[in-house]
Parts: sequence; C-alpha cells; structure tokens
Amino acid sequence: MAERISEAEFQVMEVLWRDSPLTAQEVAARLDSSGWSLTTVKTLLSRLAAKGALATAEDGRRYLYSPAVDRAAIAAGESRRLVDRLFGGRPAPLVAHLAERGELSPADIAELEALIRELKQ
Amino acid sequence: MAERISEAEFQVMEVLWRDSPLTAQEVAARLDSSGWSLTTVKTLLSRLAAKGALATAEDGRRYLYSPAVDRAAIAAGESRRLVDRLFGGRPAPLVAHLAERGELSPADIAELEALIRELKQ
DNA sequence: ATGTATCAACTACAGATGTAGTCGTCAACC
DNA sequence: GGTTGACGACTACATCTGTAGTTGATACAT
Repeated sequence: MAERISEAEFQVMEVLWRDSPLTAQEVAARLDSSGWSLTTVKTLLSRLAAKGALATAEDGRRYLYSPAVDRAAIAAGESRRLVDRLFGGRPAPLVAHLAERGELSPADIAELEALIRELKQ
Repeated sequence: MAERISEAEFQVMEVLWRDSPLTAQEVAARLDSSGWSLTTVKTLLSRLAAKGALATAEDGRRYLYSPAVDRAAIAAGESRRLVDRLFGGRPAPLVAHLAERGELSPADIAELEALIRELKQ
C-alpha cells in the first residue's frame, strides 16, 4: 500500500515502466549511465520487490521483474505531496514559480494553454 | 549553497518564514500540533543552522533564529526537481495529473488561466 | 565429473533523517 | 548564595538510503 519509493529506486522503476519484464542484468544494462554497479541495481530491485512495487516471476534460476504499481499513481501522489507541502495545495503558484525562473518554454506554455482550455469544458 | 532541507526541517522553516526572528521555544510553540518534543525542535533548528538555512543571533543566553534562505528559492528548486524527475521537465503533464485526479478546483483553473494569459505576453 | 560463470540472498557500512534524552552552565529568584 | 529553571551542546538510536561486497547454490560448458 503506497509505500514511498526513494529517488534511486524511482530510476529503477522508470526502466521497468518503459519495458518489462526484465532481468536484473537487463535493468542494470539500461542504467549504464547511472554508474551503479550490478549489485547496487540488484539491491534496489530487491527493496522494490520487498515493498511491493515490483512483481517477480521466476524464470529458471533468476527473476523477471515487472512493475506492480502504476507510474501515474506514483507521479500523482508525489505531485500532490509537493503541491500540498509547498503551495498549500494550489497548483498555480507552482506553475508561476517555474515560469518566473524561466523554466517554461513557449511550447510548455502552449501546452498548458491547451490543457486549460480543455479543463474548462 | 543549496543544501537540501528534509521534510521535518521544512516544517520548521515554515514557521520562521511566517514570522521571525523567534526563539526555539517560540518555534516549538507554533509547532504544537506536530507532536514534536521541544528537544526535537531544537535538534531541527540546530541542523538547519548548521547547514546554513537559518541565521542565529545571540540574545543573552539563547538564540534568535531567522531564515537565511528564501522560501521561494527552496520551493522553486523542489518544484524543478519534481517536474524533472517525474515529467521530463515539462510542467503540463503535472498539471494534467492534478486535473485528472480532480485536484483542481474551478478557482485553480481560473487562476492558471489568468497566469497563462500573463505568460503569453 | 569438474570448473566456472551467474544468480538471488545476505551482509555491510556510512550518511541522512526522525525523534528524543542527558549534561554542563548560567541567570534569576528567594 | 544556594536552588531552580532554561538554554545550547552533545549524545543516542532506529530507520531509510545510497552504494556495494560476499556467499552459497546452481546451471552450463568441457
């Protein structure tokens, strides 16, 4: 039940959300740029399985890992937490913040605009 | 230099962003609902001072604490991190997420709309 | 059959975090 | 002037997190 996922664990989940099931080897290969050792990746996989975020299927002597939680659910939960914590639950100040720091490209703004139009119906 | 602030520490900062300088006692009093003991609050204050997030002014035998970092800077940094991590740096999906879960009130939407209009100039 | 590579499991360990107790000191009160 | 209360400093300790090594079993190749 909605165990929190740490940042390193999240990166592992990303790999499996993108493509699964995968073996530990395969996950590690896709995290090559992370600089993590194979054992580190395996530790993270174990922890994720232990907290129910990953499902394991035995494949001979090894496991195939698949996500057991929905990425959207995690993302929504984290977003909600942040917006609550930092902005009293109101998303506009968050967007304003990103905007102020020049973090919004014209494309981002257009995208938001389209989204708002849609929401208004 | 942008030391990270933990969640508990953040709550302490909130008190001081709202009103400062304050003594440890006063901060603890305002965190009454947190259930933290006075020593816990003092530990958090010390850690925050140690990492440069709080400034201390001696007042006789005790300290007066004041924020040494801007709330907006922290909020912006955290927002940025989240949006990067979860949505590839694009804020629209974040807003979409909040919307999908019915987290956006009509007022929120109106606020966002006004903001977008402003950004488009 | 034997060596070897590979796997999950277990162990390790330092730093951060949440939560709080103890200690030595000093100021104020009686 | 001795007692009491408040203060910051120091200590404590379990859990989480990042990062990785070691081990015992096993499948596969020779």
